[in-house]
Amino acid sequence: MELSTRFTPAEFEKAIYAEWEASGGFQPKAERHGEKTFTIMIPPPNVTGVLHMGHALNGTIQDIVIRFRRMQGWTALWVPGTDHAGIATQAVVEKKLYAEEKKTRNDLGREAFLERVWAWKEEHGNYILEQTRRLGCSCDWSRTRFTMEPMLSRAVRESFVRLFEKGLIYRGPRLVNWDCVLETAVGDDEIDYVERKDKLYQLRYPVKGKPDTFVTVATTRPETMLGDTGVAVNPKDERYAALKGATLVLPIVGREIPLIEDETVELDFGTGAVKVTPGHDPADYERGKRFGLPVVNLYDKKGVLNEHGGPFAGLPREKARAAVVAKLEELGFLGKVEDYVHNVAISDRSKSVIEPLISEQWFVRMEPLAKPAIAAVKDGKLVFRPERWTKVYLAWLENVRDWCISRQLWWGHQIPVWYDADGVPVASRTDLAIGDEHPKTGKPIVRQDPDVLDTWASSWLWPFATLGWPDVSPDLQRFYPTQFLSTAQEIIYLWVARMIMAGYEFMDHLPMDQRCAFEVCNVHATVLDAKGRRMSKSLGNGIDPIEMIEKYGADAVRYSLVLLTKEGQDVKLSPDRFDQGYRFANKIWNATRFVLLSMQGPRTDGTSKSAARLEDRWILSRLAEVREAVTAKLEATQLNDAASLLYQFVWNDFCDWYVEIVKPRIQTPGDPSGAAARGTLARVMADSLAMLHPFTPYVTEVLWKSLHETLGVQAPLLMNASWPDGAGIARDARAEREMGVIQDLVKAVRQVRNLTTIGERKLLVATIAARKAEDRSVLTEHEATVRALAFLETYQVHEQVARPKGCATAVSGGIEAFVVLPGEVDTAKLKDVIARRAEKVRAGMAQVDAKLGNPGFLAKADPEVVAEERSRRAELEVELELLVRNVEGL
RNA sequence: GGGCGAUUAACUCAGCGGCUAGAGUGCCUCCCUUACAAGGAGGAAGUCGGGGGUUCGAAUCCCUCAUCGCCCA
Repeated sequence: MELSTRFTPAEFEKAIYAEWEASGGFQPKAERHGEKTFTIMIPPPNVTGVLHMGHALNGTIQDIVIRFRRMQGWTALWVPGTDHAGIATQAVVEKKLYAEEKKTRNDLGREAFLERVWAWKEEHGNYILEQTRRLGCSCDWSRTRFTMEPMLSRAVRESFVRLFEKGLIYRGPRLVNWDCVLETAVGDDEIDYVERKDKLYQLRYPVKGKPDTFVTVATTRPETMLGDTGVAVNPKDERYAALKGATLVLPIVGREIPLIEDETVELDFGTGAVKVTPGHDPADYERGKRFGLPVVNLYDKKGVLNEHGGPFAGLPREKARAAVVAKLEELGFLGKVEDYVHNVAISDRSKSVIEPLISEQWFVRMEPLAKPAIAAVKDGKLVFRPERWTKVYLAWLENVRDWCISRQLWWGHQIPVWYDADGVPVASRTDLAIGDEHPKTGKPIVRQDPDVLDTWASSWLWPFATLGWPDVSPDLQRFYPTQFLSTAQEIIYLWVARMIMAGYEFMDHLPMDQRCAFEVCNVHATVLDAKGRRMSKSLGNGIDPIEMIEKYGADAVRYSLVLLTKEGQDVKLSPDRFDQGYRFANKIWNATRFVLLSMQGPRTDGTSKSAARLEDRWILSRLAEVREAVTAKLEATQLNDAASLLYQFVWNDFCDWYVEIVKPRIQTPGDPSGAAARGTLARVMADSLAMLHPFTPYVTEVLWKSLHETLGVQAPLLMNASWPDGAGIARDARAEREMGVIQDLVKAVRQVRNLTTIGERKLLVATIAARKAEDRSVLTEHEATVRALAFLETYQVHEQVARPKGCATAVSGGIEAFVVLPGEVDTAKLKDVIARRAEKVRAGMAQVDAKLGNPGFLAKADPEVVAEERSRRAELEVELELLVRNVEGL
């Protein structure tokens, strides 16, 4: 295949993806026993979702890990899917229904409405998975799951019934965040806090039996006074010392309420007295519980005042405030009214103000479930990366609160509880019908609980429900427990901890110590915008990964993200940061082009044994080193380090040095070392492409194919190829040292050319003085290489030589190269740079001297370190001497 | 309010006890040399946030202050 001169991702990404899928490489077979498995479960995104940078980063991380393991020969499975996102999805469909038909879900009825939701899901629900493909993710699409599909619904039902029968599920009152528009409780994660300018109202409550005595409280929600059942002050508050044990009379309502003493009341906030409204404020609910205050519920499900609203009953909450304030003012109970800025809780979905409201909900008792999840971390069955997240996980589990699992929605798993006429509940694995016999009481069933379960109550089963549980299916046996889970920090509690609990609770076909849902939980970086703010819809500061993929290619997006994010360290991103990945992809592209164009002629097998020249041994040694390091980094999921190592190797070692050195050998017909050069080029390129494949799968796949076509070798898709095993290549310390000498000298000569007005390629004559015998033999032995790289016509090597006149000097370590200057050139800059360098070396020497002159250092430091410092001192001394004498000479 | 993280070159970040503190971008100089000008060669640029301490030795460990940010309540 002809390659264009530039990396053009749009031309091949789709075709490559299709080839991968067709190859079946994404789909491991459960029957292949006897091999190690590596399983990753994708954190199921919301079906209504679109891919954002956090997904792109996390998808990249998971894909790198799974591709690496697949190449290493593991049976690698990555299960994709989505969750049904109860409230989000229902809200989307309700909004659409209203916009298009001016109907509410109640106009349609439950069944018809759910048909609409399913229709919407079928049409739009796969969007984010399609986007995930474009990123190049190698998920097993044949195993794509959805939390509402029958298989997973069955798992949800089974888990509920089991917990119900164990007595871990109960029904009880609870103050929930109520959305009066959607008429449902919403989770904490479904609320936004918005700063608002409001009023702070002071209300004066008369003290019973003490005419003209009042206690003044302040509130931003005066209408809730109708539900007050107490007023609290701090026991240390002198202002209220005289009123201990007093009873207050609630204005308008006339209810008598106690003045309670509570240490948690802040002394310096407002008047020091706070109204207590247990029915409508979370803090007051807790306070009310501690002091046994009654709970008054003021609102119905739509936020309209009920009978407890007294004269205001029937008024919607938005109007109640003004009415109550007016009445209080009329009666003389209104104090100061001030402007006040505070945070108001807004429902993410309906944008209406959240109303804390008491309602009957279903709960799971978490304490017994938390115990094994805590032990998992302590026993090392579960490891967090970075490790610090362990603390966050444990802190939540150790203070875990019961989980409210009911939602007053239609879209979701309806709670599998049925009641008889007496209201006796029963949970059932199979649907019961109205009129069926109640399994416990024998009376007829009259209704099913209308609520649905929290979406997390299905996603916490994700690691095994996706594999067929409650059946102990071949997939479940083969792929559970999983090895790696990568996710965002904010769902460590909501999801990660609950999955671990679920694994221990439900995987009872396995011994306890084999139930932990995954071995490693990788908490990835948070992607921030260029200013360091979280990317969010409301700020509109997100960067669309698909847009970036279209502009730079998926490989560039992936590689850039990995280069930018050190494990778990938040990353500030702007669109131009994807340049780096693009440039690198372009570099690999062109490096491969060069290799392809160089393959005419004989070729060795590219091993260290068949190496012909120093540079061959050197690059293969570097390859061996990098292969070992990259493998180790990937095994430790230190992706950023692995990507950086490959970047440096490919760009600096291979392209900048090896390729340049080897050009004459390839381009000179009949060069006896040409075969080794070609063999080495092919070998290094192939291994590099293979190691880069997990990071940049598309471009490496394309290049791999071209390379093998050109080599006339049958090769599998790179995706299904083996991870380089390092066969036939060896570390070679001598080659690395010798190349180092050559590189340093060449760089020094280039510096001279650049700092004077000598042209870059003008052939020069040089005299070289090298103090060390081994350096001299390198420079003699590899004269051709040095001459080619440094564009020297000829040179002679001596141990020491008097400074010739009319020369510029390059100094590198203990080596001087005297370059004969062609006529008049300006050596001022060169002199400057050498002088500056001399200063640096002098400073370095001062540091070394300080150490060596310190008795403590000599006595206490590692003898190896002392020896190193001594030899360094000797080398610096020589270099300084050369630098100084050449500054003077210029 | 609780927890966590960050502070290193103009910008974005590596380095986390011992080489003259690195990379990418940007900047300056030179070069369209048949893999790549989205490239190559070279250069300039840093009292490693402030202050204390531990240590023979601190960008790196500890304490403290400051600033910014994230998560949770």
